[in-house]
Amino acid sequence: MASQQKTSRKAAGTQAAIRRPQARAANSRSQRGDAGDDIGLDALVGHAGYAVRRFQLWIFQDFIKTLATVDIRPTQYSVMTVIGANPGLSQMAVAKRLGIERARLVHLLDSLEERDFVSRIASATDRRSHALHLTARGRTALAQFKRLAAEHERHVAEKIGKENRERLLQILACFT
Amino acid sequence: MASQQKTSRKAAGTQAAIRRPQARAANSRSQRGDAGDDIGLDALVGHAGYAVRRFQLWIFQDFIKTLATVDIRPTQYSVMTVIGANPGLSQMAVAKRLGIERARLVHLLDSLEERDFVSRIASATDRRSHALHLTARGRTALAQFKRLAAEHERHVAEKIGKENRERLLQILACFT
DNA sequence: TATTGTTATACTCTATAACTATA
DNA sequence: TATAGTTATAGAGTATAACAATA
Repeated sequence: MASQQKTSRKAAGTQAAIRRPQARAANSRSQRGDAGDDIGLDALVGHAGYAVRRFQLWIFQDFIKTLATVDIRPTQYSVMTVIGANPGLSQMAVAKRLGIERARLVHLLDSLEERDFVSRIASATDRRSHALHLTARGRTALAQFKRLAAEHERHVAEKIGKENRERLLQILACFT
Repeated sequence: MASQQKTSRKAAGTQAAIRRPQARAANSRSQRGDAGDDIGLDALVGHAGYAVRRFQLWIFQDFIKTLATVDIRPTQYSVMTVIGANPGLSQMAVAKRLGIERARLVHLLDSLEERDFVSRIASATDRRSHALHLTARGRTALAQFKRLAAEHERHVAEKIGKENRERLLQILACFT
Protein backbone atom coordinates (compact mmCIF):
# COMPACT_ATOMS: atom_id res chain seq x y z
CA MET A 1 0.00 0.00 0.00
CA ALA A 2 2.81 2.37 0.81
CA SER A 3 4.49 1.42 -2.44
CA GLN A 4 1.25 2.09 -4.29
CA GLN A 5 1.22 5.60 -2.93
CA LYS A 6 4.88 6.05 -3.67
CA THR A 7 4.16 5.07 -7.24
CA SER A 8 1.33 7.53 -7.61
CA ARG A 9 3.43 10.29 -6.11
CA LYS A 10 6.36 9.58 -8.39
CA ALA A 11 4.02 9.56 -11.33
CA ALA A 12 2.70 12.96 -10.37
CA GLY A 13 6.26 14.21 -10.09
CA THR A 14 7.45 13.02 -13.45
CA GLN A 15 4.51 12.72 -15.75
CA ALA A 16 0.85 13.46 -16.20
CA ALA A 17 -1.35 12.93 -13.16
CA ILE A 18 -5.07 12.91 -12.64
CA ARG A 19 -6.19 16.48 -12.64
CA ARG A 20 -9.54 16.35 -10.88
CA PRO A 21 -11.97 19.21 -11.48
CA GLN A 22 -13.54 18.16 -8.16
CA ALA A 23 -11.03 20.16 -6.17
CA ARG A 24 -12.62 23.54 -6.79
CA ALA A 25 -13.50 24.52 -3.24
CA ALA A 26 -14.66 27.55 -1.28
CA ASN A 27 -11.56 29.72 -1.43
CA SER A 28 -10.71 28.60 -4.93
CA ARG A 29 -7.72 30.12 -6.58
CA SER A 30 -6.79 27.03 -8.45
CA GLN A 31 -3.17 27.52 -9.41
CA ARG A 32 -0.94 29.90 -7.54
CA GLY A 33 2.76 30.35 -7.79
CA ASP A 34 3.00 32.87 -4.99
CA ALA A 35 5.69 32.69 -2.35
CA GLY A 36 3.47 32.46 0.69
CA ASP A 37 2.98 36.10 1.50
CA ASP A 38 -0.71 36.52 0.81
CA ILE A 39 -2.00 33.12 1.80
CA GLY A 40 -5.13 33.11 3.90
CA LEU A 41 -4.63 31.47 7.25
CA ASP A 42 -8.13 32.30 8.45
CA ALA A 43 -8.60 28.84 9.81
CA LEU A 44 -5.49 28.98 11.98
CA VAL A 45 -6.29 32.37 13.44
CA GLY A 46 -7.83 31.79 16.83
CA HIS A 47 -5.66 28.77 17.53
CA ALA A 48 -3.58 29.52 20.61
CA GLY A 49 -1.20 26.66 19.96
CA TYR A 50 -0.21 27.93 16.55
CA ALA A 51 0.51 31.45 17.76
CA VAL A 52 2.45 30.16 20.74
CA ARG A 53 4.53 27.81 18.58
CA ARG A 54 5.51 30.60 16.19
CA PHE A 55 6.33 32.90 19.10
CA GLN A 56 8.41 30.23 20.79
CA LEU A 57 10.44 29.70 17.63
CA TRP A 58 11.12 33.41 17.39
CA ILE A 59 12.00 33.84 21.04
CA PHE A 60 14.36 30.84 21.15
CA GLN A 61 16.08 31.94 17.96
CA ASP A 62 16.63 35.39 19.43
CA PHE A 63 17.90 33.90 22.70
CA ILE A 64 20.35 31.65 20.86
CA LYS A 65 21.52 34.53 18.67
CA THR A 66 21.91 36.91 21.60
CA LEU A 67 23.92 34.39 23.60
CA ALA A 68 25.82 33.01 20.59
CA THR A 69 29.06 34.69 21.69
CA VAL A 70 29.05 32.61 24.88
CA ASP A 71 27.63 29.50 23.20
CA ILE A 72 24.82 28.93 25.68
CA ARG A 73 21.40 27.60 24.72
CA PRO A 74 18.12 28.13 26.56
CA THR A 75 18.14 24.78 28.34
CA GLN A 76 21.75 25.13 29.45
CA TYR A 77 20.93 28.58 30.77
CA SER A 78 17.93 27.30 32.73
CA VAL A 79 19.97 24.48 34.26
CA MET A 80 22.75 26.81 35.40
CA THR A 81 20.25 29.32 36.71
CA VAL A 82 18.43 26.76 38.85
CA ILE A 83 21.67 25.29 40.20
CA GLY A 84 22.98 28.77 40.92
CA ALA A 85 19.86 29.66 42.88
CA ASN A 86 19.68 26.29 44.66
CA PRO A 87 23.16 24.87 45.17
CA GLY A 88 23.30 21.25 46.27
CA LEU A 89 20.30 20.00 44.29
CA SER A 90 20.34 16.45 42.97
CA GLN A 91 20.05 15.69 39.27
CA MET A 92 16.57 14.27 39.80
CA ALA A 93 15.46 17.45 41.53
CA VAL A 94 16.74 19.67 38.71
CA ALA A 95 15.23 17.43 36.04
CA LYS A 96 11.83 17.44 37.73
CA ARG A 97 11.87 21.16 38.34
CA LEU A 98 12.68 22.01 34.73
CA GLY A 99 10.58 19.25 33.20
CA ILE A 100 13.45 17.61 31.35
CA GLU A 101 14.28 13.89 31.29
CA ARG A 102 16.90 12.83 33.79
CA ALA A 103 18.56 10.88 30.97
CA ARG A 104 18.94 14.07 28.99
CA LEU A 105 20.20 16.05 31.96
CA VAL A 106 23.17 13.65 32.15
CA HIS A 107 24.47 14.89 28.78
CA LEU A 108 23.64 18.51 29.52
CA LEU A 109 25.66 18.32 32.75
CA ASP A 110 28.49 16.49 30.97
CA SER A 111 28.96 19.44 28.64
CA LEU A 112 28.62 22.02 31.41
CA GLU A 113 31.11 20.09 33.54
CA GLU A 114 33.56 19.84 30.64
CA ARG A 115 33.43 23.61 30.37
CA ASP A 116 34.04 23.87 34.12
CA PHE A 117 30.77 25.68 34.84
CA VAL A 118 29.20 23.00 37.03
CA SER A 119 30.52 20.27 39.30
CA ARG A 120 28.92 17.06 40.52
CA ILE A 121 29.88 16.47 44.15
CA ALA A 122 29.17 13.23 45.99
CA SER A 123 26.19 13.66 48.28
CA ALA A 124 27.00 13.39 51.96
CA THR A 125 23.68 11.74 52.78
CA ASP A 126 22.82 9.59 49.75
CA ARG A 127 25.67 7.89 47.95
CA ARG A 128 23.51 7.36 44.87
CA SER A 129 23.10 11.05 44.16
CA HIS A 130 25.21 14.04 43.22
CA ALA A 131 24.99 17.48 44.73
CA LEU A 132 25.17 20.03 41.92
CA HIS A 133 27.09 23.26 42.31
CA LEU A 134 28.37 26.01 40.09
CA THR A 135 32.12 26.33 40.00
CA ALA A 136 33.72 29.69 40.64
CA ARG A 137 34.11 30.01 36.89
CA GLY A 138 30.46 28.99 36.46
CA ARG A 139 29.26 31.75 38.78
CA THR A 140 31.22 34.39 36.90
CA ALA A 141 30.01 33.05 33.58
CA LEU A 142 26.38 32.90 34.73
CA ALA A 143 26.52 36.57 35.70
CA GLN A 144 27.49 37.40 32.13
CA PHE A 145 24.83 35.06 30.70
CA LYS A 146 22.23 36.88 32.78
CA ARG A 147 23.27 40.22 31.35
CA LEU A 148 22.90 38.84 27.83
CA ALA A 149 19.58 37.20 28.72
CA ALA A 150 18.35 40.59 29.95
CA GLU A 151 19.31 42.03 26.58
CA HIS A 152 17.28 39.26 24.95
CA GLU A 153 14.29 40.17 27.11
CA ARG A 154 14.59 43.73 25.84
CA HIS A 155 14.35 42.36 22.30
CA VAL A 156 11.13 40.60 23.30
CA ALA A 157 9.76 43.83 24.74
CA GLU A 158 10.64 45.64 21.52
CA LYS A 159 8.91 42.97 19.48
CA ILE A 160 5.58 42.70 21.31
CA GLY A 161 5.62 45.82 23.48
CA LYS A 162 6.75 46.34 27.04
CA GLU A 163 3.29 46.12 28.55
CA ASN A 164 2.32 43.12 26.46
CA ARG A 165 5.43 41.29 27.60
CA GLU A 166 4.45 41.86 31.21
CA ARG A 167 0.86 40.83 30.60
CA LEU A 168 2.16 37.67 28.97
CA LEU A 169 4.34 36.85 31.95
CA GLN A 170 1.37 37.30 34.26
CA ILE A 171 -0.88 35.11 32.14
CA LEU A 172 1.70 32.34 31.95
CA ALA A 173 2.89 32.58 35.54
CA CYS A 174 1.08 29.34 36.39
CA PHE A 175 3.39 27.40 34.08
CA THR A 176 6.73 28.32 35.66
CA MET B 1 40.65 16.98 28.61
CA ALA B 2 37.32 15.38 27.97
CA SER B 3 38.61 12.09 29.32
CA GLN B 4 39.86 13.87 32.42
CA GLN B 5 36.38 15.14 33.12
CA LYS B 6 34.80 11.79 32.39
CA THR B 7 37.16 10.29 34.93
CA SER B 8 36.27 12.81 37.58
CA ARG B 9 32.58 12.23 36.98
CA LYS B 10 32.89 8.47 37.20
CA ALA B 11 34.91 8.89 40.36
CA ALA B 12 32.19 11.03 41.88
CA GLY B 13 29.66 8.40 40.99
CA THR B 14 31.46 5.50 42.58
CA GLN B 15 33.71 6.83 45.29
CA ALA B 16 34.68 9.85 47.30
CA ALA B 17 34.91 13.17 45.47
CA ILE B 18 36.11 16.58 46.43
CA ARG B 19 33.54 18.12 48.70
CA ARG B 20 34.32 21.81 48.60
CA PRO B 21 33.10 24.00 51.48
CA GLN B 22 33.44 26.87 49.03
CA ALA B 23 30.05 26.14 47.51
CA ARG B 24 28.00 27.73 50.28
CA ALA B 25 26.22 30.47 48.34
CA ALA B 26 23.41 32.95 48.81
CA ASN B 27 20.45 30.59 48.85
CA SER B 28 22.38 27.89 50.63
CA ARG B 29 20.61 24.72 51.56
CA SER B 30 23.57 22.47 51.07
CA GLN B 31 22.09 19.00 50.76
CA ARG B 32 18.50 18.46 49.77
CA GLY B 33 16.73 15.30 48.85
CA ASP B 34 13.49 16.98 47.92
CA ALA B 35 11.55 16.04 44.83
CA GLY B 36 11.49 19.41 43.13
CA ASP B 37 8.35 20.89 44.60
CA ASP B 38 9.75 23.72 46.68
CA ILE B 39 12.74 24.72 44.61
CA GLY B 40 13.24 28.42 44.13
CA LEU B 41 13.20 29.47 40.51
CA ASP B 42 13.48 33.15 41.27
CA ALA B 43 16.06 33.66 38.60
CA LEU B 44 13.87 32.19 35.86
CA VAL B 45 10.83 34.23 36.78
CA GLY B 46 10.66 37.17 34.43
CA HIS B 47 12.08 35.20 31.52
CA ALA B 48 9.47 35.17 28.78
CA GLY B 49 11.14 32.32 26.91
CA TYR B 50 10.92 29.96 29.85
CA ALA B 51 7.22 30.63 30.48
CA VAL B 52 6.43 30.32 26.79
CA ARG B 53 8.33 27.05 26.48
CA ARG B 54 6.47 25.49 29.41
CA PHE B 55 3.15 26.73 28.05
CA GLN B 56 3.92 25.38 24.59
CA LEU B 57 4.69 21.95 26.03
CA TRP B 58 1.40 21.92 27.89
CA ILE B 59 -0.65 23.15 24.95
CA PHE B 60 0.85 20.70 22.45
CA GLN B 61 0.38 17.79 24.85
CA ASP B 62 -3.26 18.73 25.29
CA PHE B 63 -3.73 19.09 21.54
CA ILE B 64 -2.17 15.68 20.88
CA LYS B 65 -4.26 14.08 23.64
CA THR B 66 -7.50 15.72 22.46
CA LEU B 67 -6.93 14.61 18.86
CA ALA B 68 -5.45 11.22 19.78
CA THR B 69 -8.58 9.39 18.61
CA VAL B 70 -8.02 10.70 15.08
CA ASP B 71 -4.20 10.45 15.29
CA ILE B 72 -3.49 13.98 14.12
CA ARG B 73 -0.64 16.08 15.44
CA PRO B 74 -0.41 19.88 15.50
CA THR B 75 1.73 20.20 12.37
CA GLN B 76 -0.45 17.81 10.37
CA TYR B 77 -3.47 19.82 11.44
CA SER B 78 -1.90 23.11 10.37
CA VAL B 79 -0.94 21.68 6.98
CA MET B 80 -4.44 20.38 6.28
CA THR B 81 -6.00 23.61 7.49
CA VAL B 82 -3.89 25.77 5.18
CA ILE B 83 -4.50 23.52 2.19
CA GLY B 84 -8.21 23.42 2.96
CA ALA B 85 -8.39 27.20 3.04
CA ASN B 86 -6.14 27.67 0.00
CA PRO B 87 -6.56 24.78 -2.41
CA GLY B 88 -4.00 24.59 -5.19
CA LEU B 89 -1.02 25.84 -3.22
CA SER B 90 2.42 24.48 -4.06
CA GLN B 91 4.52 22.67 -1.47
CA MET B 92 6.94 25.59 -1.33
CA ALA B 93 4.12 28.00 -0.59
CA VAL B 94 2.77 25.85 2.24
CA ALA B 95 6.24 25.31 3.69
CA LYS B 96 7.01 29.02 3.63
CA ARG B 97 3.67 29.98 5.09
CA LEU B 98 3.93 27.59 8.02
CA GLY B 99 7.66 28.03 8.55
CA ILE B 100 8.54 24.38 8.07
CA GLU B 101 11.32 22.98 5.90
CA ARG B 102 10.23 21.91 2.44
CA ALA B 103 12.18 18.69 2.99
CA ARG B 104 10.08 17.92 6.03
CA LEU B 105 6.83 18.78 4.30
CA VAL B 106 7.55 15.97 1.82
CA HIS B 107 7.20 13.35 4.57
CA LEU B 108 4.25 15.08 6.19
CA LEU B 109 2.42 15.04 2.86
CA ASP B 110 3.44 11.43 2.22
CA SER B 111 1.62 10.35 5.39
CA LEU B 112 -1.41 12.55 4.70
CA GLU B 113 -1.58 11.24 1.15
CA GLU B 114 -1.32 7.63 2.35
CA ARG B 115 -4.32 8.26 4.57
CA ASP B 116 -6.16 9.77 1.58
CA PHE B 117 -6.59 13.20 3.18
CA VAL B 118 -4.51 15.17 0.67
CA SER B 119 -3.60 14.74 -2.98
CA ARG B 120 -0.71 16.14 -5.00
CA ILE B 121 -1.92 17.11 -8.44
CA ALA B 122 0.41 18.07 -11.29
CA SER B 123 0.42 21.81 -11.76
CA ALA B 124 -1.04 22.99 -15.05
CA THR B 125 1.42 25.86 -15.34
CA ASP B 126 4.67 24.59 -13.81
CA ARG B 127 5.57 20.97 -14.29
CA ARG B 128 8.03 21.10 -11.38
CA SER B 129 5.37 21.80 -8.79
CA HIS B 130 2.37 20.10 -7.27
CA ALA B 131 -0.98 21.71 -6.58
CA LEU B 132 -2.17 20.55 -3.16
CA HIS B 133 -5.80 19.73 -2.49
CA LEU B 134 -7.81 18.00 0.18
CA THR B 135 -9.56 14.87 -0.98
CA ALA B 136 -13.26 14.47 -0.31
CA ARG B 137 -12.32 12.26 2.61
CA GLY B 138 -9.82 14.88 3.74
CA ARG B 139 -12.47 17.59 3.83
CA THR B 140 -14.79 15.45 5.93
CA ALA B 141 -11.95 14.50 8.25
CA LEU B 142 -10.77 18.10 8.63
CA ALA B 143 -14.24 19.15 9.72
CA GLN B 144 -14.02 16.63 12.54
CA PHE B 145 -10.46 17.68 13.41
CA LYS B 146 -11.68 21.26 13.71
CA ARG B 147 -14.38 20.24 16.15
CA LEU B 148 -11.77 18.48 18.29
CA ALA B 149 -9.39 21.42 17.97
CA ALA B 150 -12.16 23.69 19.23
CA GLU B 151 -12.51 21.40 22.22
CA HIS B 152 -8.78 21.75 22.80
CA GLU B 153 -9.11 25.53 22.68
CA ARG B 154 -11.73 25.26 25.41
CA HIS B 155 -9.20 23.37 27.52
CA VAL B 156 -6.78 26.26 27.03
CA ALA B 157 -9.46 28.73 28.08
CA GLU B 158 -10.14 26.66 31.20
CA LYS B 159 -6.45 26.56 32.05
CA ILE B 160 -5.54 30.25 31.71
CA GLY B 161 -8.97 31.91 31.63
CA LYS B 162 -11.18 32.89 28.72
CA GLU B 163 -10.13 36.55 28.71
CA ASN B 164 -6.46 35.74 29.14
CA ARG B 165 -6.62 33.39 26.17
CA GLU B 166 -8.02 36.18 24.04
CA ARG B 167 -5.47 38.69 25.30
CA LEU B 168 -2.76 36.18 24.44
CA LEU B 169 -4.05 35.76 20.88
CA GLN B 170 -4.06 39.53 20.45
CA ILE B 171 -0.54 39.91 21.78
CA LEU B 172 0.82 37.16 19.55
CA ALA B 173 -1.21 38.06 16.45
CA CYS B 174 1.94 39.43 14.81
CA PHE B 175 3.47 35.95 14.70
CA THR B 176 0.78 34.18 12.72
C1' DT C 1 11.52 -3.17 46.19
C1' DA C 2 12.31 1.48 44.83
C1' DT C 3 15.37 5.28 43.44
C1' DT C 4 19.68 7.76 41.29
C1' DG C 5 22.55 8.24 37.74
C1' DT C 6 23.81 6.18 33.55
C1' DT C 7 23.68 4.02 28.89
C1' DA C 8 21.26 2.85 24.87
C1' DT C 9 17.60 2.97 21.46
C1' DA C 10 14.04 4.99 18.71
C1' DC C 11 11.30 8.53 16.96
C1' DT C 12 10.38 13.56 16.04
C1' DC C 13 12.09 17.93 14.57
C1' DT C 14 15.44 21.01 12.55
C1' DA C 15 19.14 22.15 9.36
C1' DT C 16 21.86 21.09 5.37
C1' DA C 17 23.52 19.51 1.19
C1' DA C 18 22.96 17.33 -3.01
C1' DC C 19 20.33 15.31 -6.84
C1' DT C 20 16.45 15.46 -10.80
C1' DA C 21 13.47 17.56 -13.61
C1' DT C 22 12.09 21.36 -14.93
C1' DA C 23 11.99 26.71 -15.67
C1' DT D 1 21.41 29.82 -13.70
C1' DA D 2 17.64 29.22 -10.52
C1' DT D 3 13.63 26.76 -8.52
C1' DA D 4 10.34 22.62 -6.87
C1' DG D 5 10.32 18.43 -5.09
C1' DT D 6 12.96 14.73 -3.32
C1' DT D 7 16.51 12.07 -0.78
C1' DA D 8 19.94 11.59 2.66
C1' DT D 9 22.42 12.78 6.75
C1' DA D 10 23.51 14.88 11.15
C1' DG D 11 22.18 17.27 15.40
C1' DA D 12 18.97 18.49 18.96
C1' DG D 13 15.01 17.09 21.71
C1' DT D 14 11.75 13.66 23.66
C1' DA D 15 10.34 9.15 25.36
C1' DT D 16 11.57 4.60 26.86
C1' DA D 17 13.75 0.72 28.78
C1' DA D 18 17.31 -1.45 31.17
C1' DC D 19 21.38 -1.72 34.24
C1' DA D 20 24.56 -0.99 38.56
C1' DA D 21 24.94 1.00 42.91
C1' DT D 22 22.52 2.22 46.72
C1' DA D 23 18.48 3.09 49.70
